[in-house]
Amino acid sequence: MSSAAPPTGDDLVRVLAALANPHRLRVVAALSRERAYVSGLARQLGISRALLQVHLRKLAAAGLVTARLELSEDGKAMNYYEVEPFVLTLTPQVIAAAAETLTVPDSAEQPGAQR
Amino acid sequence: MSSAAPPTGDDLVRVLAALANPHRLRVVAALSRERAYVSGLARQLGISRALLQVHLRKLAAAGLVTARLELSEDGKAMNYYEVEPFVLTLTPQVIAAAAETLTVPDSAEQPGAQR
DNA sequence: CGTACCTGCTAGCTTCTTTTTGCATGTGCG
DNA sequence: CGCACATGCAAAAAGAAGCTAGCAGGTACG
Repeated sequence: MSSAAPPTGDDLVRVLAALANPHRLRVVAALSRERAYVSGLARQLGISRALLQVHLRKLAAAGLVTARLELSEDGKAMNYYEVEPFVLTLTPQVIAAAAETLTVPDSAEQPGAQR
Repeated sequence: MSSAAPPTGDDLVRVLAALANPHRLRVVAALSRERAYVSGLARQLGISRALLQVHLRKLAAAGLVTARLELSEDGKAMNYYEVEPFVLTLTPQVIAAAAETLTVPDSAEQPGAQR
């Protein structure tokens, strides 16, 4: 999903929510410079591993980063993350299009019922 | 911030957070088609006025919509909202640049003091 | 073996966001 | 005057998100 793909409403919310956070912004920034493994990245950013994992998971769920498990020279398991080269342009029109495809939370509701 | 302005980190977070919500996406979508006043828009979207006000305030705080108070023919005060024609392109590089300018939470808040 | 790395997970607390509910104010009209 | 429509705000309830602390498992090296 490298270039300007038309995002569905739910996708868009997920991506925006994933990026709407200082820590996750810094994670994306760091990974855009160089891929990194979890522990090292946590040190680099000055946050705990557990916290970073949560943020990484959220970014991965939005498709903004991907993980690749590798074995280092000395046999340690290293989980390397890298950014997905996304390009997302936000305009009122793009949002209007995406909003059409928004999923309604649950049953009990259907657009155009009562006026 | 109409066209491709370089957003500061905090601005970016604010804008992304403002858009990362189904209701607010629908609000922007509706306003991009036609400006609307609060009560009417609430009916159109099927949500309460109070709730819509909160969402509108958040969108306005992010600079995505603006309000204009007008008097209708019959003297009622109508608060019309409209979208700001923003264009925001998100890429890892843009985020990396914005992340540089992120404000740190700062444990003790002191107006006027620099760090 | 103990230490130093790497990985992952969850329980529980805190904090922020979202939503509801209720009140207060103003104008025009039958 | 009371009803219908417009505006606003704010406290409190409900829910989601953020963060810490602790546990568990793996490999390598001195």
